[in-house]
Amino acid sequence: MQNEEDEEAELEVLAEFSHPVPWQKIEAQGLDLDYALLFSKEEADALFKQLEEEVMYSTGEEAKVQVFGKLHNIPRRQATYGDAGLRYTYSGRTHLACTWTPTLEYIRDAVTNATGHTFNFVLINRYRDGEDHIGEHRDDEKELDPVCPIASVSLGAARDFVLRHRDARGKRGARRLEPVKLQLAHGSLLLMNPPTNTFWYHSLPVRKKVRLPRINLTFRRILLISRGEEPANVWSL
DNA sequence: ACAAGTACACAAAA
DNA sequence: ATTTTGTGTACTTG
Ligand SMILES: [Mn+2]
Repeated sequence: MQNEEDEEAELEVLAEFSHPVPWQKIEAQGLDLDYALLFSKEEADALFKQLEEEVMYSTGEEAKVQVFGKLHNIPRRQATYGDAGLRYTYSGRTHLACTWTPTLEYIRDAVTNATGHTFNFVLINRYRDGEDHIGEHRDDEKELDPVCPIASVSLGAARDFVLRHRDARGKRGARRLEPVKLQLAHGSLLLMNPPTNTFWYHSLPVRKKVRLPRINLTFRRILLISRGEEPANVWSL
């Protein structure tokens, strides 16, 4: 009886992961996205609840940023998890990854099953409500594997996500390229494939009417730098 | 016509 | 050169 139950549970997992997710392809000049609903509402609800209990976010100085000479609280909460000992530098700060929690490993493996890509790191951003946001930026850190997509899992409140081509920014944008806007649903997965992050900035704008939190997990592959290696960009030193 | 929400250029210093 | 967020102003929507 025990065996039958185990087999049944395994088959359920296999069935879920072996069915190809119905992907939606979003393309523009230099932009390549894939969007899909990875988790059912019920499963996404459970994952959200578990993450709310498990994930520990940065506090104190780690949760502040200096811009234009003024210190601000970062308008969201951040956490970094990944393989033991991994470090990731962004926004001028180096973060040591916490080791994977069971829920994060489960989601990571679900993403791997759906995409065929493996990941050794996840940056978690929690937007408490529609006032929390992130400004336009690219994820173009040098330590990111350039051939691996960034896999963005959304849980909780649906939020708008906006991408703008780098040449369409500024008062006299060099090109007329319309922003690409999409809504990231509860349980969804968005793949940002190369070379998207070279040419397109993305942001999560304020949405005053949103009153519930959203957790975003961006799975990444970080290159392992062997000891004694020279920095890649000697010129900037 | 009003109010609320949204879009976005721009402000300095590292 | 690029990057961070908050703000003023202009615009849109109901
Ligand atoms: Mn990003």
